[in-house]
Amino acid sequence: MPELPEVETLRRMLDSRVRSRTIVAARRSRSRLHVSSRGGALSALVGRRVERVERRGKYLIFRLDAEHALLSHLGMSGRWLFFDRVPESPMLHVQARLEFSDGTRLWFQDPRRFGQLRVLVGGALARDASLTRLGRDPLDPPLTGSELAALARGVRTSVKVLLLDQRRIAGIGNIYASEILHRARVDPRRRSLLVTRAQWSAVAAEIPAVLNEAIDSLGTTFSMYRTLSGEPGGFGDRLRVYDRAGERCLTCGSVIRRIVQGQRATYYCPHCQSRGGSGS
DNA sequence: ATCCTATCCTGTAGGC
DNA sequence: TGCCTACAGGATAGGA
Repeated sequence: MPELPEVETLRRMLDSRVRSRTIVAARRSRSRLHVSSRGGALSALVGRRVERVERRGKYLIFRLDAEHALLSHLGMSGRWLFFDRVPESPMLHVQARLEFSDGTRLWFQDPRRFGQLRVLVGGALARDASLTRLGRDPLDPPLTGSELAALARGVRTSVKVLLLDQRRIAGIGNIYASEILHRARVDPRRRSLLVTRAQWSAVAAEIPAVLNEAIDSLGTTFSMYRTLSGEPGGFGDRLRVYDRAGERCLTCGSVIRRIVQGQRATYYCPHCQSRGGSGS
């Protein structure tokens, strides 16, 4: 579900909601959260104050004090939800519950349990393999064409698969990869080795453009994603190709295609995103 | 090293 | 209506 814009939206809302709040209770509600066992017990959070909430790629980091942090990844279906009091109707798939000293609550819900939640103590945050593996954030500072070309050097996979590689650029997921390539008019099947300098520049320019536009809309709600307050994101209306197979391209009227690359769906316009097409 | 595949899990949409 | 299958925004281990 969540890519950089959704995670950044959550980060901003979480930061304004829970910064400076002190955790008085922290419990896992389910023993088997994916990859969760690598971290310490949630009870280590009790009595600590949230200093700020950060993001790296698609990961959220709740900074507590110099020694303690809570690392969270939403996987495909994770949500953070904030409540002034315990909700009246029971909720399914709540994996963890935090309570603050003023009675407010922060719950982590994750039906598919691909999400991650772990408490990192001491140097564990700096050493965490899933964070050290990450490539650079495409927004800060905005990625440039020459940088992207350098990142792609020696890569033999398609440009779509490259954009999803978190070790090179951290934060782009399946929806925005298709959207970025459509706006840049680059064929997603194109081998990275064969992408021209001008095309890398076009892709690099669209990456921050699309991601920032999506952040402004509070992300894309395809089905599961919700903001901290439970609202859907607004970028779904702005999608030009994702999940639009069989529909018309808004630019040229051609029929949008769906293909599979690396076991994931890719959507593209065969006319706008072809070498000789109206693209570059 | 790099690439590719299978896998983790539940919910939902669509065909029959 | 119900049953069945395919698919879903992700990361990662392990084999080639």
